[in-house]
Amino acid sequence: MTGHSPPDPKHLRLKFDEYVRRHQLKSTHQRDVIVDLFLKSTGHMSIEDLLAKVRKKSPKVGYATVYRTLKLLTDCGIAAARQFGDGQTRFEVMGDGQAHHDHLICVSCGLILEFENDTIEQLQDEMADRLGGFKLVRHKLELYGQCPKAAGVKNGYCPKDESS
Amino acid sequence: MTGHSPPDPKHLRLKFDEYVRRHQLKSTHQRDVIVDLFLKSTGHMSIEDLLAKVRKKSPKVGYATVYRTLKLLTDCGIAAARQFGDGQTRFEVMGDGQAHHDHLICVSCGLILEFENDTIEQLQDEMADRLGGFKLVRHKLELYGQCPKAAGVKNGYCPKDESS
DNA sequence: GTAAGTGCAAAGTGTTTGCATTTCC
DNA sequence: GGAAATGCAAACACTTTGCACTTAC
Repeated sequence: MTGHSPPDPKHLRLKFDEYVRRHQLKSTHQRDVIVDLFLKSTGHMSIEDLLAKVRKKSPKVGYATVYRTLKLLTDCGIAAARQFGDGQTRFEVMGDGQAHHDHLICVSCGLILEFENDTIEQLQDEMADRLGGFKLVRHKLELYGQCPKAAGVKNGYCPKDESS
Repeated sequence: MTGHSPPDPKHLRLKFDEYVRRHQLKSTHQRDVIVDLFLKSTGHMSIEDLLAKVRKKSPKVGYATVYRTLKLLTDCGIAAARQFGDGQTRFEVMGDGQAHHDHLICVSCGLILEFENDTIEQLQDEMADRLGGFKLVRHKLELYGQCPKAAGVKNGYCPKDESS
């Protein structure tokens, strides 16, 4: 009920290459860097995050190129744009058979977790039907909470502590 | 489990007046018009919607005043800002004892319905706990669907048809 | 009279676009 | 060589802010 298999960067990279070929687009150094860094990431990167990483390898890349490349990735189903209310769009890596999932965001450390819950989805469909026979086409569920440490649990775990 | 009592414009108006008095703000014609039109609305208005209505009564009012007045209303708990992904912030009227609620948005007619579902809320808490002992502080659930008419149901109902 | 509010225009965001120049095939 | 991509700056849409002028108390 929770979690899903992580996307495979190599396979997605091939998918992108094929998309580029099929649409007669060109393979450029900038795109290579952007796509690889994006696929290597844990997802949920903002344009700014990504551009910062990109510029470490290729300093002259501009915002527009990153926006355009993410658009491309979104068009071919490798990336998905998300809004978590902090003003900027974040992009997540979409694995191939990746089912719909929702998000849990820690309000203190900023960590974003993904989850699936079939029971909730089912209740949503029922709810929509009960509200007047509506048929759902999509939904957005975001949980904002505190990780145990932030919530004040003694010796509480904070995922952020590990990454440093 | 669904629906809630509608907010009472008169009472909220008094609440606003009191807020203004307590904070030693001033009562102005512009604010009167904006607040009354907002409270009279069904909520979920964008600044632009509201300004358009306001200008019918008081043509010289500017965007800034509407933004500032909505900020005021938000500060005193009468309005709440919402983002439904169409780029602009919408404000909803918050009745006094108004419980948290979620939204169902019709992707074809734009109607926004509100609902509550305790079972879903409960499952969310469980989910957060299971994901690593997170404590939820808030959440956002938006259902996007089609009203029966849009979904192609014969003689299907579309709430928008009534308002014209 | 003075602090608060208004309207306007300017400045800020995050994002997109137009265009001359560069790059890939 | 020519289409496609890049980088820059300008344009965008929405929102906020600075400031001279007006208004409420």
